[in-house]
Amino acid sequence: MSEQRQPAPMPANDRETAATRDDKLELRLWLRLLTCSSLIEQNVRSALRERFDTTLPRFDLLAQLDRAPDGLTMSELSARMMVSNGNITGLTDRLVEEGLVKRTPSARDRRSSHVSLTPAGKKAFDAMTPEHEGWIDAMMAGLSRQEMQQLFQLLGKLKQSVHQNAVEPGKGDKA
Amino acid sequence: MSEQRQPAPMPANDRETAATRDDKLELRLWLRLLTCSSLIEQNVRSALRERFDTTLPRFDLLAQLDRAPDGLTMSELSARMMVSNGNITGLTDRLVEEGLVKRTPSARDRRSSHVSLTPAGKKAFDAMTPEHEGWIDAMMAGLSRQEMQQLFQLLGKLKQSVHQNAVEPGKGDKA
DNA sequence: GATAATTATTTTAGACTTAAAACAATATTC
DNA sequence: GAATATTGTTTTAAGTCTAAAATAATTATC
Repeated sequence: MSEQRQPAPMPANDRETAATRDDKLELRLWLRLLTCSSLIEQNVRSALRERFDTTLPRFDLLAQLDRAPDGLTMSELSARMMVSNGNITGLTDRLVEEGLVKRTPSARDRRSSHVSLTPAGKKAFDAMTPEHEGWIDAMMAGLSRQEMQQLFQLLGKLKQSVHQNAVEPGKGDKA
Repeated sequence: MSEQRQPAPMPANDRETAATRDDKLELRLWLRLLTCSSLIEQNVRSALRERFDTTLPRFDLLAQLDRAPDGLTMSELSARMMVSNGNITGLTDRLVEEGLVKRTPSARDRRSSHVSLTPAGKKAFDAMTPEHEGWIDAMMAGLSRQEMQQLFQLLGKLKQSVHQNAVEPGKGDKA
């Protein structure tokens, strides 16, 4: 067992490829999941830049608003996009500058405001949507319908498992 | 029929939950994948901070080096971690400051240097590894061995599909 | 061996991101 | 209704990240 070193003949050589020897299945699964997610994310990111000169977080925020015709509060945006609320503040500021979203002060709570698409924002988002969908479809084209459903279902289970078993910082106080 | 507003009875209310109506399977799959990935990532991130006062990118870089005893070049790190090379420069700088990694100028190529763990870096990483593994294991505890294998295999197929069908910016020049 | 092309890394400018603190308004409790 | 706690948002400081330009060294070509 002293010789026979392979000089990396694989096409990718990513995070995941480096592991896979004595690592546990759980870890390899996580690395592969992260690899897939990063791959897709980077593709969408660069396509958004090339085609529409915008960014993924901005697109993502527009997408959330498009699904919520009445608008969303900053906190709701934060929860759905799974980023900090401070982050949403900055993102929203930039999109307001671009004229794609607007803030409407809440009638019943003077602390909060509803963010919603402007007509220009709606128009911009509608222009991006079909292409975006096309990119996603293309990247998944190698999977059959059944495989997609199976993957969807297994990821649902994983999501549930993470919610149940995550360490939950600041909550795991063992008395 | 005027009141009766539900104050968000669902546990999550994330990016994915917002979709799921008339959206295509491909898109829903991508959103769920991203949700899973973000969930795990954020848990690992905050656990790393709480337990070891470090960050995920730093841990990730250390992990890459730990798997490569001879060290890696900046470019190799960039490829494996799937981030830009400029990013690696900054990350490495910080880890060098912390004394966890070192740069060794390459003998045969004066442009490049090999980055490797210092003894302190190795020690620090070894201290983190078992806990890190524990977090991952815990988050996946809801899946059976067989489900993990199935998920692993399907994600492999997805990865391949993305590589084959991604838009590949700057490469999709149709002649 | 000079020129050109490529490769490895760093620098730059700007955007994104977080955690934590600060602020402001609402809700709760006494 | 005053004190306290909670909630919604912004600010701050620092880190992460990208794309693109700049450097610098190597390789290819003539």
